[in-house]
Amino acid sequence: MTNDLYEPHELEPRWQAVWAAERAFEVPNPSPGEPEWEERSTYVLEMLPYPSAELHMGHVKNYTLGDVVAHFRRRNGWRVLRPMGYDAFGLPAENAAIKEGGQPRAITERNIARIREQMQRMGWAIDWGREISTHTPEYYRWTQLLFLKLLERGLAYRKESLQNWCPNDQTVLANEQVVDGACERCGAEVEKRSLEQWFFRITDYAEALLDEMELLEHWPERVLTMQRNWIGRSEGAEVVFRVEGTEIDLPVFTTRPDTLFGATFFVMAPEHPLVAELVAGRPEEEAVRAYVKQAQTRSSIEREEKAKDGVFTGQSVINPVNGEPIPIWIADYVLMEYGTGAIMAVPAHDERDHAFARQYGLPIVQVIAPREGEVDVQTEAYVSSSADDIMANSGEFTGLPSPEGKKKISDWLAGSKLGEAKVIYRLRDWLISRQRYWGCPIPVVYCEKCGVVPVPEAELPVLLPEVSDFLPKGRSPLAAAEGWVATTCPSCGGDARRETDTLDTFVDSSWYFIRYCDPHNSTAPWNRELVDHWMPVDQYIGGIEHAILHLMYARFFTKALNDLGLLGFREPFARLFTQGMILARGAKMSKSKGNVVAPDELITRFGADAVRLNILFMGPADQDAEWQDTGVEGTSRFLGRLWRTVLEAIEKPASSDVTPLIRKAHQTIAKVTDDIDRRFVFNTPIAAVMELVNEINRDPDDPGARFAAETAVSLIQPYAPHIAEELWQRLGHERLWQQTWPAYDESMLERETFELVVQVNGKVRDRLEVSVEAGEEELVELARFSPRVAALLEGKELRKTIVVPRKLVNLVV
RNA sequence: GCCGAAGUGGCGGAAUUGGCAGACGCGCUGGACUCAAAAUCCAGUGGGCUUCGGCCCGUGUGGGUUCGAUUCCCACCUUCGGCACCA
Repeated sequence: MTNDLYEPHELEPRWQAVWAAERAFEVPNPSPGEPEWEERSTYVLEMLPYPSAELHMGHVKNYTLGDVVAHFRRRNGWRVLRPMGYDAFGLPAENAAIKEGGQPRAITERNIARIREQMQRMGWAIDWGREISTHTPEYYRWTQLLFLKLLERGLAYRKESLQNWCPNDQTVLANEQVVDGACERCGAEVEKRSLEQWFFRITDYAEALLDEMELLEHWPERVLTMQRNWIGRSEGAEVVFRVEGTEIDLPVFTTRPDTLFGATFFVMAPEHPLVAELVAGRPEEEAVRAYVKQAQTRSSIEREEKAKDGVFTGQSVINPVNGEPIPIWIADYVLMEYGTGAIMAVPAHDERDHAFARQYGLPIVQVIAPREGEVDVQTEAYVSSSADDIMANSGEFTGLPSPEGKKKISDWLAGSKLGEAKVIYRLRDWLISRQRYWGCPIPVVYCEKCGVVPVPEAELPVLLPEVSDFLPKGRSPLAAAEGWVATTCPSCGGDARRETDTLDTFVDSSWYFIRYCDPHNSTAPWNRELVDHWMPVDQYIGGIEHAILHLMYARFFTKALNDLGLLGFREPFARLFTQGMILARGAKMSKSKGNVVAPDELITRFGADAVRLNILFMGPADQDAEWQDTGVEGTSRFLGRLWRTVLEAIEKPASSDVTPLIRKAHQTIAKVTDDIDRRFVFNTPIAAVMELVNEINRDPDDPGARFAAETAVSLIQPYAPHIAEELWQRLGHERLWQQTWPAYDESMLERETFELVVQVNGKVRDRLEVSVEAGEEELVELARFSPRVAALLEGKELRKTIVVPRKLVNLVV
């Protein structure tokens, strides 16, 4: 403590050791009745990291943001829960094991040790007593239990269907993990395969996921919009068409029941299960089979890029509104995955149907017309859905405004039992099984006699066995662990085989935030009373890339667990802040692009405080920011200046005078507090403290210098806790992280004089130092007769005067 | 195509409720200290004109509202993000 140079490498580890020894940021769980139970408590959480080999800049930004919020709240009197853990199952560790040899477990645990050390080097104020990792049996035991609870409730189920298959990773993917027809993880083009898989019935919660967004007042609108788009609620009607001369009913979904009279043909997806039956034994059978076969070879991207094509089945359906037969076609522009896999085609009012009708010379009948003007539906579909549209050629409904027609036709269909109003969603059930090794085993067995049997709770966890070959072969590597797979049926005791697929890692991370509240519970996933005490998370912080995936799954889980009576709340994250990405050369940092900036090297060069300060000083935290190598140098230089300024100020006596520096210090407290607390912005507080430090240096002899220096140290602490702690101690105080956040004196924000801006015709012409006591008339007089303004006004007539108290006077001539 | 966000100096950005555009930082220029360099400190730094008093222009483009617009309204351009053969 004799060193007068700012040496982060010496002081940062020293303070980190103090925090660890004093368990400074650990918050024990209170029990009901204890005084702590009644204290204000808050839960600040950032998305947990996947333990890759190195911490990256995104982590630095994420966890520094959380750190500022946590420190700020702690110093404002809250008990702050701020845990950390690892999303440790997943493909990268498994792929590394394949490439380099070794076990995914060993690789993961090595990475965790490394990343934990790096987090500690950053000085983040984390409750390390609550650390969890999703790959440990102590954790995944409960993941398995929750799976069983959902299974029991009917929210987990198995079905065979056409699924997304990544040929590279050799596993199925959830809909959410397919981006532009490619695997989100590796970029390989996704294939469709019909497979029997496990699902969570997230579609049961589609309506709740939309409606309960109301509880999410502090979520970015952008994220809510993305989730809304993803859920894709559509209101319309289901209409049943009967195949002429048969008993076969084909329901379709339409958002435009008002166009029903304009349906001139009918289209089924090639994958529709009734296609074969419809054409069996007919002359068209062979052509239809050929078309269906060809469609199967085309990827969804190819399907979309080619011109629309299809094939006639020779069969017709009856349009229920007018009894007219219309031909059934098979075409791959109709998707089996959406709606019923069949559509009524209204070429006059749908671009796709129009294109198809033109291609095959099918009739186009206009049934919707604009209130004014003419449209020619033969050349172009009229797809407006305006309230001003009128129905035409629609029997008894002709002449009705289109919105009214929608309702009337829906009612008529319902009355005639030919259909009903219906809401459908784009959202699919969440496919949760994966044909890979490094994940949580699904706790069920298959028995010849009893079928699918859940593993009894008492036998959990189903441990993930050690295997030696992780190479994906289209089935889980677990299938090769014969001794593990072979088991007995919990129900009948006979021979049975274990499920060999593992759970999607998004299942692991859909409940980790709950476990943090009670991380060492060995008899239950959590104690509900404790969870309800801490949760929901008051402030969640993470990357926008999880806007749909993790954030929607976690919302679903919370609602389902609430319905199971395991939780007392419906939404996991009350407030959400999505940080922008750190870019380098305009792109996301990645090894393949070779533009990665390693935080570790920067800490070595400049210290953690400078890195922390820089990442938040770069710009608004919710926006993407381009990495600048000179940035850390700048914040490091500032810390050096702060260091010298404070050491100089220590020599000075405290003063009770109200000086310009004292005022400036109070103004800075007000600014920083408002920015962090109300505005939730993190770059401008740093600028404000820099200004304060500059101000001290401008007039080091001001008797307020010591107070101003102490204030600067105290305000910068959430950002740069090590240097702040060191300087605070040198200023003769103890334990800044426990000190109450500084308060400002309202009266100090006021000044005796202010700079009056004098405008003539809206242009600034003069600035005058004026007493705040001056009345409006006095201000106008002062403005008019200031020499510069008087010259401009000379010979002109003053037409109007605008006075903004304590700001400006505008003279209009 | 639909929905959303954003365009401000050489660069990152600030301006919170319609009231001084460019805080703070980077970079650059000049100076001090030094044998020299680094570090540090001081001064300057939107553009144009200037008789050195100032003047004019300036927040993507064009209009509008207003005494006054980076801020509000309309149209357009550009960039980014989401969704998209979704019936």
